[in-house]
This record gives sequence, C-alpha cells and structure tokens, in this order.
Amino acid sequence: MGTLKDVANEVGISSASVSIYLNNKNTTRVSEKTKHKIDEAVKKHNYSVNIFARSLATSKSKLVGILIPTSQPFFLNEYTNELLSGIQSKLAKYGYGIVFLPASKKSSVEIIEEQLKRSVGCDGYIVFSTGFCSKEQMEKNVINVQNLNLPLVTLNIPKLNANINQVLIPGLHFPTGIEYLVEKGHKDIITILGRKNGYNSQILYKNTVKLFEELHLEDNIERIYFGDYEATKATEVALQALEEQEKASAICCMSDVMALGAINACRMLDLNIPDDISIIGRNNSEVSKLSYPRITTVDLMMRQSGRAAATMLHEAIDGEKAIQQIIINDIVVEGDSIKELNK
Amino acid sequence: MGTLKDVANEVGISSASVSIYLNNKNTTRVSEKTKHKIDEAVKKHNYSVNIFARSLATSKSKLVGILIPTSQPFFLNEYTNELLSGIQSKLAKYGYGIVFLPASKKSSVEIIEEQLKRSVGCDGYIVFSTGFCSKEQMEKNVINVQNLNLPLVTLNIPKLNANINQVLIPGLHFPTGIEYLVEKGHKDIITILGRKNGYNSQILYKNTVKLFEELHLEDNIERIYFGDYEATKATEVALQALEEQEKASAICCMSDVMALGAINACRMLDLNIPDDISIIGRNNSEVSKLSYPRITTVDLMMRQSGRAAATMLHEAIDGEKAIQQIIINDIVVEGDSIKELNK
DNA sequence: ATTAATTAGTTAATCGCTTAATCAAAAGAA
DNA sequence: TTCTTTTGATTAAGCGATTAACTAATTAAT
Repeated sequence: MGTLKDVANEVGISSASVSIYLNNKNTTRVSEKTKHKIDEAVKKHNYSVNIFARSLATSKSKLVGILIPTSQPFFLNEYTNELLSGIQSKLAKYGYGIVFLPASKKSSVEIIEEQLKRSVGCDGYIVFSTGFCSKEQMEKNVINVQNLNLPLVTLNIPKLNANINQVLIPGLHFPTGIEYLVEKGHKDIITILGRKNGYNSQILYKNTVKLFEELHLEDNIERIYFGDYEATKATEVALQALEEQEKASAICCMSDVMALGAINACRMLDLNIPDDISIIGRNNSEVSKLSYPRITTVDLMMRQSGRAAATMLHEAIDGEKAIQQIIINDIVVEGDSIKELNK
Repeated sequence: MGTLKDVANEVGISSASVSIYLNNKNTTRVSEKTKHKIDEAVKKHNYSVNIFARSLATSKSKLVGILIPTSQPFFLNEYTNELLSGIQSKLAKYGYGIVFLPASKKSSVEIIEEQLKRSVGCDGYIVFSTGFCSKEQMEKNVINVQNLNLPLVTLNIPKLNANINQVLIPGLHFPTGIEYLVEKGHKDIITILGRKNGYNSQILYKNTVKLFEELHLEDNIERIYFGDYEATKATEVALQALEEQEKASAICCMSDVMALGAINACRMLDLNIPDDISIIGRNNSEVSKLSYPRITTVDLMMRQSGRAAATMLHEAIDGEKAIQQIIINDIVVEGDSIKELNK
C-alpha cells in the first residue's frame, strides 16, 4: 500500500498537489490532465489515506470514543444494545466512526482512565454508565474526560452537577411502571428490581420506596424483590413472591427479560395473565412483543436517547451549541398483560 | 491537555527521555529522580499520549477495524451481536480496541471501499458478511482489503478460494435443524427461511432442497416458506403454512425469533407444542430459553466463532501463524419444543 | 502596454511521538 | 593512572499527511 509520496513521485509532482486534489476533486489548483494521472497513480499504488497521519495533521479524526466503564462484553446487553444502535445510526449520518477501547478488570474509574490514555485523538466522547457504577465514580470519570478538553456527552447516568452535555433518562432511575399499574387500579404490587448490589438498582429501590410512600401504598415496600436482570432468576423470585404475597394483583419488572421470567412463573402456578395477575415490563425490547400475551412495557426510549447523544456530540464537536441537557421521557407501550381493575 | 514536549519542558529534559520512560517505567535510561519529576509533570499537564502520533510513529495502532458491508445499524441484530460479543471479549484480552466505520447507503462493495479509505492505520481487519451480500461481492470485498496488505480474517461468509484466514460456520448456510427433526422421526416438515431475496437465504434454500432430496423427503420442498427473520412475519407465514400443510408435524425455523413467531401461530390455532407440532429454532439466543415451552434450537456457536476470529487476527498481526481456516460446528441445544415420534 | 487575475503548481513547516545513534560524565577495573 | 563500562541523558530523523504562503507562467482587462 502506497503513500501520498509514492503517488506524487509516480505522477512527477509534489505530494501537496496530490493531497489538495484528493481532498477536493473540484480544485482548480490541479489541471485536469494531472488529475487524471493522479487517479491512475492512486490505483496503481493502491493508495488510501492513513487516518493517523491525517488526524495528526488536522487534529480531527472523525472518530468518537464510546467509554463504558466495564470489562464485561456489552454487545449482548439489552439496554446497551439499544443505546448503541441509536448512537451508531446518527453518528454514521454525520460521518463519524466509533471506537471501543479494551478494559482490563479494574474499577470503573481505572477503566476509564486506561481507556482515555489510549484514545486521545478522538474528536469527542460519549460516556456511559453501568448498573454497577456509582454516581461518585461517574463524577470522577466525567472529570477525567473533561480534563482532555474534548467534547463530551454523558448518557445513561443521573444528572451531575458538572457543566456538561447530558442526555438524561429519568425512567432509568425511577419505577415508572408502578404508576401505570396504580392508574389501572392495582394496589398490591410486586416489584422486581435488578441486582441488589448494583448501584442503579439501589437508586431504583430508594425511588420505589419513596413512590409507594407518596401513594400511600406502603404495604408494597415489602413486596420489592431483586431478579438480577435474568429470566431464570426472575422466575425463581416471582414464584417466591407470588407465594409470599397472596394479595398481589400485579408484578412490575424492571426489564422485559425479567417480565418473561415472571410470566413463566405464573404459567407454572397456573395463573392466567392478565386475568389472575397483571405484568408490566420495561425497555420495550423485541422480546416483549414475542411473548404471549404481549407484555405491556415501559419504553425508556433508549434508541432515541442514543440518537440524541450522538447529535449533541456532533454539535459540540462543531462548536455549534452551548452545553445542554436533554431529558428523554419514557412512555408506556400497551400489550395484553395488564387488566384494568374496577376501582 | 499537554503534549510530550510540555512535560519535557516542565522537567527540563528532552521529550525523548520522557517518551522512553513512559513506555517503559523500568528503564535505566532515566534516573529515579527524573522519573519522579516526569510523573509530576504528567499529572500537572494532564498528559496522555496521542494515539495518532504514536501510531504514526510506530505503525501499530492496537486498533482492529470491523468491516460490515451494510449501512443499517447492526447492534440489534441477533446474530451480529453474538459475533461481536465474542470478538470483543477476546480482542480486549489482547489489548486491542475496535473501530466501526460509518457507511452511506451504497452497494456492499462500495461501503467496504469507503470504510477502508477511512481506516488505514488499523492493525488488522475482521470482515463480516450480511444476509444480502453475495459471494461474488464478498470476494471483491476481500480483495479490496487484501490490497491494503494488512492482516485480515473473514467471519460469517462462505469459504472463499482466496488464501485468507477464515472462520467458517457451515451451519449458517445449511438447515441443520431439519436433520435433527428427521432423526426424531419427523417426515413432514415446514421450513421457514429468512428473506426471499437475501443472498444467504438463497443458499439456504438450495441446500434445503438438496437435503430433502437426499433424504427422499421431496414433499417438503413445497413446504419451504420465508419469514424475513421477523417474529410477526413468521407468525403470519406459520399460520398460512399450517393451514396449507395439514400433514406437517414440525416446523424448522432459521432463527429463534421466528420460532417464537411460529409458536404464537400455534397458540392461535390451539395447537399444543410439542404434542401437536414440534418446533426447532436457530441461534440458541437468549429468547429461546425465555419462551414456553423452551425452544429446541441449533446453536451456531456465533460467540465462539467471534472469539476464534479475534484470536486468528491477533496471531496474524503478530505474524505468528500461517494462514488458516477454522470450521466451527453447530450443536443442537435441546429444549421442550420437539416430540420424538415413534417411527 | 501595463496591470490584474487566474492557473497550476511548489516549499516548508507542522502535527506529537518513537527510536537509533551519539555523547559526556561518573564509576569501576586493570 | 589509564582504559572500559555504566548511567543518564541528547540529537535528529522519520512516520504520512495537511496547509499557509509563495512563485512562475498564462490569460484577461484597462
């Protein structure tokens, strides 16, 4: 694979001229004849621009770093997937590529530090959180990224005090499904959260307790369980919950996968959905439409959030807009898994 | 964010010394005292190495380009996901980052050409196929990548004549599930393939016809349908098929999502699975375990394939091994959706 | 005929880092 | 005391582009 110089030598001109032409085919600074010769030389030498050289020269890479503070593979995570999909579709439109950096097994803060050390040169960053990452850790992470003085958007994390671009998804930290169930007349609700020691789930727990208190449905506080975001664990927990909580008329799950798990539990107990028990999931993922009955679910609008983050970052890179915080609200997508109770 | 020079100036030494130390903390070419000063200056100036400059200097980037000839977002694709997950986990171990490049809407060949033009500098490439990419197109794509003279592994595509590293997944192009159904005594089988105009599905169609001929079960050739890899479409098609093919005792679906769609169709027709009709899916994806009954499915070992590709690429970059082709065989993962018929 | 504008280039600096080649001073060996 | 080795640095070239500034030759305008 040849370089600019090879091409220039072949044609017998300076590499500057070649660069000028290749970066703007309509330039008047190169004659048609020469343009033709360059095209041929490019083919002959199989020339492609070296992004590293170009980026070094222009200090623009058209590459965005996605920083996810985990050493686990995340391409199979139901939430991350949606976010990435949204990010990718928008960034592609703006002509940006995406870089994921490797992480060894360390703390969230160390991972981001390590990733940053290897990614300087990206035009900007989108910083994710994971369920295990505390607000304090994320604050530290954000400071580390800010130190690079490059455009930055956070996604998927609670509102920080720092003056940064954020896409906020309140539904991620709030048990929205519960309110919907209450609206439909349910008063005795089993809640299945994620991982007991996950930071995000702990916030969710707090907010759930608070919500039940506000609604004067304190009985339900004892009906909160943890299903680890896994279907089988959710089945297990749902079985236990249904046994312990005879009065319960509904289950609110913090993911569709866990909702499917809960549905299986109901099937085992010969409970009909929604006649005997109502179920609401979260994420509006593909599976929620595949189950029978179709699961009513809270769509956190992850894909849209990803797109919003990409757009914000693009604008930040272009220096177009001031720092902003966008709030993406969730909506309930109705399936057939909830029965409206006569009040 | 400072540069090497800033740090060097701060300490009062040449940037060479700083570089030498930062790249090898145990070097004897820098005194302990100076090492200490460098560490402080690094902190003070918030120094991180610029990967572009480093890569340009060393012609190693520790970045792998993943080339997928599609302009559609792929993070939500059930197969791609698994491959990427496998790739990521291994590459991270070897310390490589991953780059995805944007694609405008064009032909598969043009997309790869465009992506290559923007990714020179990666240490190597993993080239994917999509269901819509013909063998001829992929051959062209591979030649384009080969022209860069960089290590390359193809994944997910049929065997090419070119002398390149390939991870071959025969099950991707062969309706493995049918053989399993026949083993279990089924003779009248509905097959639901993917997209009628998809290249991969056309290969699958050919191989399915051939298989039924070899098995002397030619009646089933007329029982081949297309479900577009979508659950709702699969439901629709399964309803039609079950009506048209009264004799059928089993449905072989080319994805788990379509198998779920078929299950819904059976439910609508009040057919019990597996007593009235058996169903086999493909991919062993998360959803196959979530459905009721659990779907028996052909695991194409996509994650393992991704890992294999990553390892091969790593070895190719290190120049350790000769060009090789690895074959990953599928296995059947048994659920509860197949009834063994007394022959 | 003189000046101005256009065309088709070139030169050389620069981006930030790595690394082979050198060098001077101090320490150790003979 | 002289020679050799070690320690702790420096110098300068090079990686492959981009780009501002300059130049020389034509062409057009006044």
